[in-house]
Amino acid sequence: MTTAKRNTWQREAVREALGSSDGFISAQGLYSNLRDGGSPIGLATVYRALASLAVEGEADSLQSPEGEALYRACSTTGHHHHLICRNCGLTVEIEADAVEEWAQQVASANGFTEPQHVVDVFGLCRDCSAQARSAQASA
Amino acid sequence: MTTAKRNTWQREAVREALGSSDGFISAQGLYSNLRDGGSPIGLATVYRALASLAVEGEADSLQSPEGEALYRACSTTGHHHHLICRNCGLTVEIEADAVEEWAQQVASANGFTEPQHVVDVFGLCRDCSAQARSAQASA
DNA sequence: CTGGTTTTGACAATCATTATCAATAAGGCG
DNA sequence: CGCCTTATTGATAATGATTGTCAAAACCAG
Repeated sequence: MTTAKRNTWQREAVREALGSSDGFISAQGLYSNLRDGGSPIGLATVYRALASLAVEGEADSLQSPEGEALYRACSTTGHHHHLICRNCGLTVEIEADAVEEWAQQVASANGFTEPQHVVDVFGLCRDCSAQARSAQASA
Repeated sequence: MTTAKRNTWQREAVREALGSSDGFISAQGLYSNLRDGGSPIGLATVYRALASLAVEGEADSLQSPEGEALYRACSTTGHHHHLICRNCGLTVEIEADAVEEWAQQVASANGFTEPQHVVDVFGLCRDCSAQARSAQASA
């Protein structure tokens, strides 16, 4: 009963597809991508692979404001955060050491353990900001 | 055509139920609470009222790690963050001025506008930490 | 009260995700 | 090399939250 994790091309395919996508992507989106690429992979398998990668620490997962789970390849064992354009999906990795400490501090000050802080900033990137402004001007 | 927002007992009921619940609560949970309290309110109406309150700034909304939308009565003007026990739901409001500034700073440094930072810390409160420890010890 | 409009509410539709379960394929062992 | 055990896959059903639909009811003004 030694965990016995088998090596399948499907898992590799998901890992690779995740790695070659730029920002965060939903499981559904990744599934579509894989299908486009010719892999006859199953949807359920994509979900399982993503969950597995997330547990193993090879992928980052977060909830979009719309309630979808988004995933991203995350090579670093380190813990970092993101600045995500809520219009075009552009993602920038940001440093958050100060916030890290703050979260730890606040958590333990209240007796909490295992703080999993959700520190992601959604906004509009420069281009989308401009678009939004002109759209509003004409409205 | 002045917005014409009507005053219905249903909206009040949702507002009140939200106010009297301790921490964050899901729309479904709030619906159950209201039904228990005797209000024959409809589920769709609860969703609409919550969305409306969130837009008006009277309610805070966030995504739980499980992907549900959680709501909470929130003082209209202030913007604050939360420390939430992911086991028992205990919620503590936390000050985050430093993080506020940091988010603004990071966002504008990257050309982003309208930063909606998601800064919530999920953890295990003291009681649940103890429980988890003993559970693991016996496992 | 009456009219015009908004809002409600029951239910269907949608969407993402998870469970089911037989068939497949991986990996070890003889 | 081929077999056997068992993890894994994948099509589909099930689930669960949320949103859309639309006729009926409620609200406000005149």
